[in-house]
Amino acid sequence: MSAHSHTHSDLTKNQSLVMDALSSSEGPLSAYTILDQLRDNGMRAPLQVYRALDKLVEYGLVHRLESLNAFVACRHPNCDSNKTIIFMICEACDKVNEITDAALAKNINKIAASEKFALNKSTVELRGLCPACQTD
Amino acid sequence: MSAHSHTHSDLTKNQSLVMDALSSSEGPLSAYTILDQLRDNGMRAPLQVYRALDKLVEYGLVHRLESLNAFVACRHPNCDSNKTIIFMICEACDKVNEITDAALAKNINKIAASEKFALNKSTVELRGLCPACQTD
DNA sequence: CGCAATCTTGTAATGAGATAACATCACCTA
DNA sequence: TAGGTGATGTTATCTCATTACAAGATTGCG
Repeated sequence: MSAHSHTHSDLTKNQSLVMDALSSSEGPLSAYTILDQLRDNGMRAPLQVYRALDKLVEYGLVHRLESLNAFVACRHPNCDSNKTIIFMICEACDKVNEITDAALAKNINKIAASEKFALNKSTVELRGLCPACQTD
Repeated sequence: MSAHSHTHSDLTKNQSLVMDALSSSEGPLSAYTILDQLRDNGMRAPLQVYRALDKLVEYGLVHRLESLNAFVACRHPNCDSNKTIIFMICEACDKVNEITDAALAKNINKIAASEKFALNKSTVELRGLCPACQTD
């Protein structure tokens, strides 16, 4: 099943609220930031947000950034959550660029295979400065 | 300066305690687990552990695993903390294998360059099953 | 229909990870 | 010996995440 087979209409109310919050954000948001933004929409407890996030991540609509303890809406055109995704996180403006790279994915699979490691999930997060923030 | 230019004798008391705890552990430890293990040695507050960990990471003796919020002693023979390190984390036994791969490092640098991203630090963490745990 | 099974939701409380702020101590050096 | 620097100790607080339990909603089937 493709990750994006879930359309917006499939989502529950809370899932839609969280999805919208992430989609309209410039950068990653923490669960508690999302909660604060959605207080007026009936969100009251962290767990409501975390439950929605869990599902959205499962559907491949949202990614979790391990190094930030935060979440971003998937912006990759043909995102397949099974692929290795590379996140480039700007340490100045906090924006995140999300890309895939066939060579790198292949490389990671090769490394795992050579170590006889049964790969389940890859996390690749790069920290640095995005083009816009290097001009300072 | 090479990451491992800091020998054990350079370390302060707290740093040594934390280093020993990590070195003698089979897998990664959280800061609070380390704290609990060292209560009898005078460690009383999280900050004492975090301060030691900060220095040990800075010296390249310890790595932080972003996806686990935990820390491991560096076991790579000629570890240079500037290199891209690949962590393979077993989801069954929690042991961590730490390797470097020149091709992958090159690949990541190439990707960053092609996106005009000024790379500062790379996090590559693979989740799955180690060889020993696949026999189940 | 009516009831049970199951899934989603709401709420409160708590666990786990990390840091801020401030006081103190040890050591080096001019 | 006075003063600077870095390491320590302590308390409180902040952020991130989950457990436990109650209450609705929905589906399936007699």
